[in-house]
Amino acid sequence: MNLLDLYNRLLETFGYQNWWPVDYDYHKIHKTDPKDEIIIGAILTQNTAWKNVEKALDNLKSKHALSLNVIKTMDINLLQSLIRPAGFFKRKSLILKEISNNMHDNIKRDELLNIKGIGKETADSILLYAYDKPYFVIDAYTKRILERVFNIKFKEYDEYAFFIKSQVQEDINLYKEYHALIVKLAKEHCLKKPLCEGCILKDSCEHMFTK
DNA sequence: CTCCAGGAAACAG
DNA sequence: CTGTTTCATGGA
Repeated sequence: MNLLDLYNRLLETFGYQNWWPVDYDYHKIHKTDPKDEIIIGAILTQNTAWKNVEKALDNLKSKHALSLNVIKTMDINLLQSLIRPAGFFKRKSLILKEISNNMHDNIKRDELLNIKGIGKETADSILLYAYDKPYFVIDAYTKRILERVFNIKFKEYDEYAFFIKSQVQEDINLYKEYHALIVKLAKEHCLKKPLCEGCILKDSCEHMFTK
């Protein structure tokens, strides 16, 4: 089994994940930019369960503040109270302020990485899901699954991205879907403490043979 | 109670 | 340059 086989198998099993989740109706009604929801969500979900991010996003919506333009001028204390459920709220409020002042539609990766609080994964999530740029998102799940399923381990973020991109065709929709499917598998079976029982990869996962 | 979640920066050695 | 700690909430 190679990386493309894994992708096809995950897709067959779980179907399209329809990432990134965006409330387009909200943005149509409030005349705000749907990309902002992806950018804000990408920051809020740093080391945080998505369930908690959803609460923060709902709070922002209730104040018509799911928008970088609104966040830019919003009182910092109010912002913190709205995003509190997503954790790290003091830090994240500063990151949101920073990005709301520096974001623009043809932003480059290096420029994103220069914003304090935006690391490689967050930058690539924004570039891929908000701007349809061909960056493969590498997160803790991706590393975990590569190591368990293929017994492959690197030191650097860029090594993971380079390797994966060398194994599949450059296709924006594949990049988007593959990452979403990896998250799905990681949440269903490939948890930190693996639930191999019932996992679709039971027959071909290196982890099953090496333990 | 402990552990973990769609990380990143600061800090220590 | 590599490993560890800090940041915080909420659910299992």
